[in-house]
Amino acid sequence: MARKKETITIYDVAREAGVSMATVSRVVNGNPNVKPVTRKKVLDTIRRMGYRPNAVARGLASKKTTTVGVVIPDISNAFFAELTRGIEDIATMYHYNIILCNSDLKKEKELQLTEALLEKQVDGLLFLGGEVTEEHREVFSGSHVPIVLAATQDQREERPSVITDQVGSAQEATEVLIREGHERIGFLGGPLTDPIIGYPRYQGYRQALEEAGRALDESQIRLGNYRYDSGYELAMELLKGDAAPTALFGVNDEMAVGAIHAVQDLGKRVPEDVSVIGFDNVPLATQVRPLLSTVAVPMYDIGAVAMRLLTKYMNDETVEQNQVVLQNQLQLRDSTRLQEAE
Amino acid sequence: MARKKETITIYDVAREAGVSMATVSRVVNGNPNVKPVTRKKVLDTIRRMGYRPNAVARGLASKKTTTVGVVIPDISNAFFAELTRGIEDIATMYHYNIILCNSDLKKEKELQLTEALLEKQVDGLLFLGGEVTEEHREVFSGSHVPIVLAATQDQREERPSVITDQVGSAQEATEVLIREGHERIGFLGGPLTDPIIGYPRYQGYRQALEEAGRALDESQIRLGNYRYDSGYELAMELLKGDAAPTALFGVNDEMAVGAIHAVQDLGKRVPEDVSVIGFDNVPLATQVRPLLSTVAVPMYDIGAVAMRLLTKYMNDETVEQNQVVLQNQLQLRDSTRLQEAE
DNA sequence: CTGTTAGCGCTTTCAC
DNA sequence: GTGAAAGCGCTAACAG
Repeated sequence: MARKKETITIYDVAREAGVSMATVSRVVNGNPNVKPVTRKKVLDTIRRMGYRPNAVARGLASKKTTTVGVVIPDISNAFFAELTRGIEDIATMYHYNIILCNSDLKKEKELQLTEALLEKQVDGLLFLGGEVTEEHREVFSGSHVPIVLAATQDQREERPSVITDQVGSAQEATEVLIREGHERIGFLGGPLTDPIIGYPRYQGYRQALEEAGRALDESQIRLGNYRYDSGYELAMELLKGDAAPTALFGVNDEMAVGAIHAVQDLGKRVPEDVSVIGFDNVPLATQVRPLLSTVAVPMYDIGAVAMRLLTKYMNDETVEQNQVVLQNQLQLRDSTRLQEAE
Repeated sequence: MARKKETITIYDVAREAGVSMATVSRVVNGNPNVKPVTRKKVLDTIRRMGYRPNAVARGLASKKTTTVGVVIPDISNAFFAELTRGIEDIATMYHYNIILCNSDLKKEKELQLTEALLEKQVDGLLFLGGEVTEEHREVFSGSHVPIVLAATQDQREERPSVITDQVGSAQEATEVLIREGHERIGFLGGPLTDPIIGYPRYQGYRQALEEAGRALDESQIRLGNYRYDSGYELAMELLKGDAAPTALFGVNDEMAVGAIHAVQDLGKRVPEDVSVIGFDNVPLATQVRPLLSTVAVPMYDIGAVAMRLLTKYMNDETVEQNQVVLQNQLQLRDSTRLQEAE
């Protein structure tokens, strides 16, 4: 049985087994250059002594920690939780562990966390969700470990990243509403200062109207914080106004579902009276009545692909494509009248 | 500016600043025994050279990694995501980072992950959600780092843990339904072999009926997998049966909301025709119509308190109470007719 | 196939 | 207040 008092080291095992440290190290690391008999002997004493290799020492000596850092806005957000699952699954597959840090999208926190992660000698870093500023670039470039961006990108395009086409998908979503023939299409958005979600999705909405030859009606636009309550209240405002919209585009599902309930609480029906479409396709989208039409974002895949990409960099594999764009998929369900995409 | 080619070490800084490694180490660690002038000089060259302390080397020398391991069933599950947020916030507050691992509640994975985390020399470990078996105890005891359980406990009660009273709360929830005067109260549960959620919540249901002098009607019991779809389908089954229940207790909110929709899809109303109560109080509970009555579990707090408890152990503080029980709170909303607790 | 020997970069006595 | 030196536990040449 394992004694716990003083930690037992590779040296102890070597002595006990009557071999050198190097040999023990070899069997621990699966190096084939060890005679089977020796290997067995070592393995036995390892088990007998309850030896547990010290990964920190190993990390110092080998300059590899088999750990990657993940900077994420907020793990309690369904979108990022799912994305993180994708990251972790692939990380596990390649025998990496992940150090998870919530940034709340605060620049200072992002920088400080990145710095801390780099100090911990992570073999790679996944940076999610925030805007990449000049300061970020500085911190990033102060390190030689590979860094890949997920669900965000450097506007100056010099970092590997995996993203989806937000503008295009937001435009498609809006087009569905336009094709349904609505006069007034309300927009429930996020801060326009948010270059990752808020702005691009707004841009898609605008572009759709524009291409349809419609004027942008400022009074149909409401900006919130991506949360259910915000969607509910903003939709209420719009719906109670003089020129109530008959269709609503929520830039994420939470806001869209809030909008559905606002419509319903006003005694109207979705989609008969008001059509609603969302974005993301989080579980909530199919846990509401009517089922929410939305843009399905491959959250899990974004995480998985980003992590996979990172492993390639960490292994110095050649990567053919460092900026991968995953496809979103329009998912028309019951909160819109149109049931099929063009 | 920081050059990135060869890593710059504490030794380089010392040489450049014309002091010894020890001094640099002191200023980096905020040791007060350094003359202000010297400190400034060192700080300057650190900044100038772009020196970044190597936490791995530090960890090896000091035997502290300021990192804690977290073994969790599934981060993409809203319950655990929120709990993890509590953990991470407190960890950050105490300057720890967390290594996050998903176990999917698989014993083998739990053991293997715990082992890996221990090898990485985490200063402490948070173990969430799974059953603690003899094998777990063995792995746990093979280490001297503090381990605290969150949202689970060792039946043999020898580990620090933070939990809530599941049986009692499940009983309370069921009692609400009983007080509403329902003849048949359906139960939508999880596997009874799950000692953490499935069984205790079932036990609470049973106990409530028992204390009310009611016989347990097996035909009103359906076991699923905690998911929305499972709740929906199982409720459908029950509702379409000969002896359709007029009240449903879902052991978690997802199942309960699934049940609400089953009722609605059958053309009936909640709570007029069928009352529904859930458990957990995840965001979904307030993102559905009618608002779901449920048992509010302090998810964030469970994580936060567990992490706080762990820090105490890591700092060798004396802890007065190592088994903390947090309170759940009955949250009656619109899916039940009763609007106030006893 | 196996052992020897340097470090990896930092903390930590122990002197001065 | 500061420096010298001995490790922390392991990997990685390099011999043999």
